[in-house]
Amino acid sequence: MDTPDKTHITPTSNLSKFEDSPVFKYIDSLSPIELAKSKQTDNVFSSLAFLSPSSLFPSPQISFLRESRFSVKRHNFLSPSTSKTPQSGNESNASEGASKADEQSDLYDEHLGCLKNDCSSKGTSSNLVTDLSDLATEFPRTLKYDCSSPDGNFELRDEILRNKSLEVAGEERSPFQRIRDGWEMRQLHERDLRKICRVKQIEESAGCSGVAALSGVADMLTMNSSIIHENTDGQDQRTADSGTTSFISTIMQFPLDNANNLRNAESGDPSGSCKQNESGDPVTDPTQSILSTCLLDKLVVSDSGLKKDGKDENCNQSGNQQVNIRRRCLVFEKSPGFGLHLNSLPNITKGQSPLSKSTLSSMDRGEVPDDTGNSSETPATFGANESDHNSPEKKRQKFKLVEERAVCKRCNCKRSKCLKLYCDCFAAGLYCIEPCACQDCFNKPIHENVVLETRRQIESRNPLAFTPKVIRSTDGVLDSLDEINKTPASARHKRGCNCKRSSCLKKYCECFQAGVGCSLGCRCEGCKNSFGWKDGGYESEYNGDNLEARDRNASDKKSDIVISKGQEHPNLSVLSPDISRLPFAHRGKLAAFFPHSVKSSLQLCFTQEHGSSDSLSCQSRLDSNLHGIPENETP
DNA sequence: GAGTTTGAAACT
DNA sequence: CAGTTTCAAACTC
Repeated sequence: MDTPDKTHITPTSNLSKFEDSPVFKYIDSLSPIELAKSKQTDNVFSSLAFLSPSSLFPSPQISFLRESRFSVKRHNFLSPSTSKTPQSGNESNASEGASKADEQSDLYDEHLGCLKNDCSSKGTSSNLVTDLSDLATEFPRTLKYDCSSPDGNFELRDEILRNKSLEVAGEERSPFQRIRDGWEMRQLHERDLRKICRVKQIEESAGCSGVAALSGVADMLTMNSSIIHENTDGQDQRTADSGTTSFISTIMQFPLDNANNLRNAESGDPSGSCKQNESGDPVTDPTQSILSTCLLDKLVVSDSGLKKDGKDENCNQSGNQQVNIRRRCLVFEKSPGFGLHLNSLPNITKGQSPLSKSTLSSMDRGEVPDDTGNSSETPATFGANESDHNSPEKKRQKFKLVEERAVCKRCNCKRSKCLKLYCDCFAAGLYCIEPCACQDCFNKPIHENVVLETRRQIESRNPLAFTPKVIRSTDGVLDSLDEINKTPASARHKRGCNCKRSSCLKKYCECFQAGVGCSLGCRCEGCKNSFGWKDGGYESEYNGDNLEARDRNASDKKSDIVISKGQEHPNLSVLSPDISRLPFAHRGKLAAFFPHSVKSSLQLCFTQEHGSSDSLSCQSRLDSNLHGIPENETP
């Protein structure tokens, strides 16, 4: 009789019990907003897993910008899907989560912007770094971890990532958690370094076929690069930045100054240097040196293996110079638009990516541009080319060598000690290497402190001194400039040129050299830049064949349309391109890919056809632009 | 290859 | 900020 109805009471009593229980209180304390935040943030992080591998070798500055931009864009892209998540059932929560994630992204951007501009030198870094929560400092770290293991090889790392994602979303991290994180990351650090050593062993046993090892090493590189940041967490971020700089630069410079050590290391116990690392001391400098020692071999060998595409016999026969150049180029090739100033990119011809077939094939042949610009061939490959002295092939090779020289910047500084922006290497954030013909060069790892200090000084004068001179719309930075210049140009020189006598038709002009048109920011006189003019409606974006056009312009500038700045520019927008006249297969690509480029060409042709009736050159320009469109890429 | 020209960077 | 100098690359012969 008095027996209570369990079907009614139990839930109530249980509920009552649960309500009283700490677990329920904890669950109850978790508001949907918090959940949404976590979810949102998680999405942001997971989205970052699709970061391009090109970020493996980032310029310490550009990469930060890129990553931050990327994260924001990715986040925005994914936001709608998140808001549609049925579990949340609360769009406001989701949007709030999105907004909070936006705030996080903004924080991150701000933080990275500070790093990039080396705020410490301006006395603002401490404030900003202090003000930023762990969210801001851990976000980039986690980002790097995430993108460094796209295949999810590092379970522990992923676990930490998940934890961090949740923690970043809304929780302050306790000191204990920080300690635990430090321990975990140290474990990861050691684990990755062991993996590096294993890669080395595998590579040594397999000769030069390091292709398979490349991805692993690439993972290691990014991972350890991020570890450098981890190790400097809470310290002056400048240290982290310079550490990364040092790390990357050491990779580039290593063969020059440590070639003997490298050989010794390769012939000796491969794990010897890495074992030092396993002491686990997360101090930055030892990590850098060890990582540099461990990773460089992998990078170079793997890179060689990649390029050789099975031609293992060339691997150990390449001269030291060749190895040096490869290492130097490696950074460029793996980091298009990152380590290399964008104003150097136009020097890569024919729509090639920096990791161009041409470059690689040329290197496959063992060709190495020497100091005089001529090519040298390694003994291993010389015979293969011996019969190829016919002029077309020779010309092609010579052309490719020019490309390589363009990609692998070398300087010839005599008085600046390569410590000023006059020096292309220094300006690009790179150490000088053997092919440089500089004198009294201080831009070497052995003078790292001098280099970094000089760099800091220059950045204190001009925070953007080391950013790419040419900004493309995809960088995002251009957006603000667009507002200033009121021009739809897709790429633009950061500051604009100041040409007086070259009419912006020679490489003296930075805009012309970069293959971009002059904009309102330019102060040039008598501008005849064939890539565009200040009114911005006429600019054609660079592609490989535009380089030829550019080179033609340099020698045959009179054949091009010449509209100087002072002249009234024809309103080309009226002359809308007749896309239907294009080959059908090209139309979609046209509009999608190089809308500006093709449009410009069409506009140019249109005016030319009406003006000078040079339809042949017009067609070639069109074809040039069309050839520049990757076949396998769709927007 | 030497000399000149050019414009960015650095300096005042 | 403007003018000058320095510098190294681009260019010419």
